[in-house]
Amino acid sequence: MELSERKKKILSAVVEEYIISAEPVGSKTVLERSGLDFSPATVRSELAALEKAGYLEQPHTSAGRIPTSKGYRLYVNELMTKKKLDGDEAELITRELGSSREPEKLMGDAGRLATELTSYPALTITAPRALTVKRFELIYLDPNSFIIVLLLSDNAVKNKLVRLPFSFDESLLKRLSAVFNASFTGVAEEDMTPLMLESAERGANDPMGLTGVIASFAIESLKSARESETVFSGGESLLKLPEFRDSGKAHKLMSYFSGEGAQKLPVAGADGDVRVLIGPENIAEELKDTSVVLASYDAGDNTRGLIGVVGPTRMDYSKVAAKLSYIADGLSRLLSGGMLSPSGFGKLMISEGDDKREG
Amino acid sequence: MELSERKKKILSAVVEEYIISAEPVGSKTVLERSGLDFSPATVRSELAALEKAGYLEQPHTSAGRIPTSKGYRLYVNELMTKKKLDGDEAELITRELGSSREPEKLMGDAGRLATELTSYPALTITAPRALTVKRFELIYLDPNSFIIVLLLSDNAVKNKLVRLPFSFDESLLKRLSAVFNASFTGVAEEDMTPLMLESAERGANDPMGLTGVIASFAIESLKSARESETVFSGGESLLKLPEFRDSGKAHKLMSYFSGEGAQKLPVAGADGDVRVLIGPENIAEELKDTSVVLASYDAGDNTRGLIGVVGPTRMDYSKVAAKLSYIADGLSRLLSGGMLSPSGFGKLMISEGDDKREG
DNA sequence: GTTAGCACTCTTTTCTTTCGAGTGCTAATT
DNA sequence: AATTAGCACTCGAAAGAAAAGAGTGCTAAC
Repeated sequence: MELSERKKKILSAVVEEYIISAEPVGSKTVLERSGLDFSPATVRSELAALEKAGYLEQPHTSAGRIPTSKGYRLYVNELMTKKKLDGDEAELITRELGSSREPEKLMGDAGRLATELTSYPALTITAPRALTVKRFELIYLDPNSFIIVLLLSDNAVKNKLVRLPFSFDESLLKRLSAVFNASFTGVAEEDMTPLMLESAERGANDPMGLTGVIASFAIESLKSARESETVFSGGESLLKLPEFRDSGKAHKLMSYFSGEGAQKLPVAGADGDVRVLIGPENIAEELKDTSVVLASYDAGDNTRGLIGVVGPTRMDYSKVAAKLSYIADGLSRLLSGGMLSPSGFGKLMISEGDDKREG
Repeated sequence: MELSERKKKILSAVVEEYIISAEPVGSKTVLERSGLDFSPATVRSELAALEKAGYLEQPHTSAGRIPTSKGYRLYVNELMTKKKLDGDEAELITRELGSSREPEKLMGDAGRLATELTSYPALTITAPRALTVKRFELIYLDPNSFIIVLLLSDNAVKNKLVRLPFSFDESLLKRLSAVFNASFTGVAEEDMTPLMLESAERGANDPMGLTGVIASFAIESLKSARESETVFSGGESLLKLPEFRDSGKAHKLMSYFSGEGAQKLPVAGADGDVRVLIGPENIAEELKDTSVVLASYDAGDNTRGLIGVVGPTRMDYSKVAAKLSYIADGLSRLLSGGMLSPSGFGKLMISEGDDKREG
């Protein structure tokens, strides 16, 4: 059943007012906010109708109305005017993301940025990937140590310094590196162990068992890429919100997301678009009066990750969605080839040596 | 003025009881806990004396006593019996630290471990280090890309994949790597820029300006090692404590440590020993009814870092100190050469670098 | 030096009362 | 038929009053 135009206006007014005030909204307030020109009594009968239809509820008989999750859902899907990001913020996002220098910390930094902009805790989920090693390189340092460098299929580089209690010479490393590049490249993690054993069996001219060391490192690297990793940050921002005044709730929520809870969020979803999970639509009991707004980004290599924020159902979905969407776009650009900011390498080769900008 | 034996026992009883209950302690409770065989009236006069001497205070006239920070200080320095870590926990610490595979994440993992064991938020501060590059290695991938691998003086390995919009050949990389290993090793970060400019001026046979790319990466790596980094985690565990029931306090504390506050802690200190900062001894206003217990660890290369927890002044200092001290020892062993855990190929591993990914 | 006894203080808890925001209904108005 | 004014009613929140309780400090006796 389609709601009348007036009901929609009233519902919007209730939602928007409640988002700001966190207090039940009464008929008078609706009139002020909506600009409609009727009497409170009229609005009251409309409110009663909206309540019967399941969009609003009353905490108790003599209070105003608050939106139900059905109400929020309608608001988010149809009523809300999508806000545009203002230029300052867009610029801030671009700048901050671009200045995150270490890829390991990029997701964490993006999360902190999301917290800063929305005042809600942020959550990032990196997509698991089945990678392979594209190239093995062994760097000889001295008779007891060498560095393993792996170039993975997503162009990440992993390395490890190995020091041994016995000595070897450079030619052994050369030989091994040839073997690895010939037989272990493009091999999936689960096929690597048998391959390694087989190779050891053949007695591949490796008296000290370096094959095992190198293969183990490769396996470990591929394995950790295969696990999706979540980062939760900014939990303290919840404490400012009235619905988390009683610290028990905040604690539950933070523990949930600091722990394994984040893994349970539905990772699949409309590519590129922002998804909003409202209250009971969420999976976990801990989240029943909490909403999650998630934006997905392209992590390159045909995988997608998620970045989102967690907050009370009463969230400014419109603003939050705009911000997250912009951050996710930035991440996509950074991770899937293009460069976000001119301070990265793309320009570096032209205006090279500009270390001032990077400081 | 030295306190009588009986006064010391009473003070200990008050502190220990208050640590558990978080409620002002009265004369009757002191008797129960201390096992002393006097009447409440006797204890009362002793309590009054301890209050006059500044070790205790009364929240209001008809309440029990709580320790002042002077009281805690005396307790921590002289009265407290140092607890030993029980075997299970020692083993847990050893195992957990040993299984932290990525060095970048070691400090964060150690912090989370501290939180888990103490139920207080943890704080790690890595010592800033003035490093140099020990070895440059350039790995040729294809005509447009190569990997820079740096071995730093603390044996950390850094790398970055560089992709260029024009092509070059392997011999150029060989030449450059020889130049860098000859002139840029052992050079401090601040001397590197002039050196690089000078080298560019000499026109060191580098038509595409790769020198700048490589040197910039080295500078950036050295610079980030020079900054001390802090990680704060486990803030949510504060919320269980009665003194942080009102969420404003918890919020202040968390914000302080999540932000720049941690930097202000006194990093210098008795090597290897555990330091306890009690309430007003702390620097910041935010910390005035908070204590910080800090253990320092040997980060190798003649630098020391800190790991600690933050909690209410009413903390079980003895247990907390034992745990932190053990964790710090573990970190020292891991970071300064020796290996903590014999698991897998761990024994062979000295240091493992992070991966850099080109955007 | 120690203790029993007791009046006193101040917080905490509980119960009442008051206040007010907001409702739902009915009857009048347009 | 939709809108509105009017009004009694509900129920939480705030304010006030009373009672309970924990613990003290003091005094006088042991």
